[in-house]
Amino acid sequence: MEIENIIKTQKMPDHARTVINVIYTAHEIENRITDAVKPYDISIPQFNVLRILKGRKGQPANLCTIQERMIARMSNTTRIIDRLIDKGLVRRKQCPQNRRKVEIFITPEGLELLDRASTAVTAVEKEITDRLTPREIEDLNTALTRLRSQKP
Amino acid sequence: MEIENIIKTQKMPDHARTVINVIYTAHEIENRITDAVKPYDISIPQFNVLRILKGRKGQPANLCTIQERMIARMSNTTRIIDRLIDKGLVRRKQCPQNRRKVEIFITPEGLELLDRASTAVTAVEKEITDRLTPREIEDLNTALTRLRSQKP
DNA sequence: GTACAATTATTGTATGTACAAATGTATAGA
DNA sequence: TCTATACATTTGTACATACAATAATTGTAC
Repeated sequence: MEIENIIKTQKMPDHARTVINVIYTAHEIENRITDAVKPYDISIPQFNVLRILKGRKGQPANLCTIQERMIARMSNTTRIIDRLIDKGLVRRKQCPQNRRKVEIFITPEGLELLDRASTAVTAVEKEITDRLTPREIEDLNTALTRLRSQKP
Repeated sequence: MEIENIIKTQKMPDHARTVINVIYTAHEIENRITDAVKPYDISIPQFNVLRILKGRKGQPANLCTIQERMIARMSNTTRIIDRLIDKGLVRRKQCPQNRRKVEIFITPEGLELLDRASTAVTAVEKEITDRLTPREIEDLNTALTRLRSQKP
């Protein structure tokens, strides 16, 4: 459905319509992913942290390492980790080389839950992107990257 | 910059890359808009509520009317309105025909602030969308609308 | 007309986000 | 060594979001 009909507004100029379309679509997709991970009792940021930790393949990660890999810049990684610790999905340890840092590890339970949740998320991603041809997908990614590019 | 480089991950399959690209780009744009309205001491949802009320051209709006026009479905319009009332940008009145409902009005101060904030937001929207040609804008909007379309 | 269901808004609780301040640790320079 | 500065994380506060529960009012079936 056209974005104007969804938010019940009149025809908008291109700049407004496009920006609102990107934002609205992203929220819709996030809602779908939230639903997909809900059975595993985690939120999207918690899921992303687990995914980042898995990507480290056994190596621990500091808070700042996690932060710079997050999809949505979060202003408080500490509290996201707190909740993962409460659930036993992650462990925290002071870094011995540099005691300002903390090392975050994913636990076997965390890895196991992540695998199951990832399957659900991938299914959502595929269902959404399968609505476009590979060529359209490519053009969409290019356009989004251009939208983000620095002002000349 | 490519999305993989931004979140420092390896090459991702198309479905993941595209979904993350949409979400990441939307967050970036929202951050820009947040900055644009910050001088006026309002948040994006507050700005959206004001814009919806202005669109009613003097007619009041109920909470549910506002809710169905919001870009990001909000689970609590009541508290957004509370903050606008605190700032004197909006007034609340019980609807006489149906006392379950409340009527929300924008005040002259609200209209005035909205006009100034809108100018800043429009500037951001234009700066972002000017990076694409009209044809690319059109294709982007089409692609986003298709991403949201119901499963066949 | 009363009982029950539906509608509309508010409130409560948990989580997430933005930003600023505080804490603890490390490092560089006098 | 002492001190200033930078770094890494934590804590506090305000606001937003998700979801469930509640309250008040209205609509409907009998």
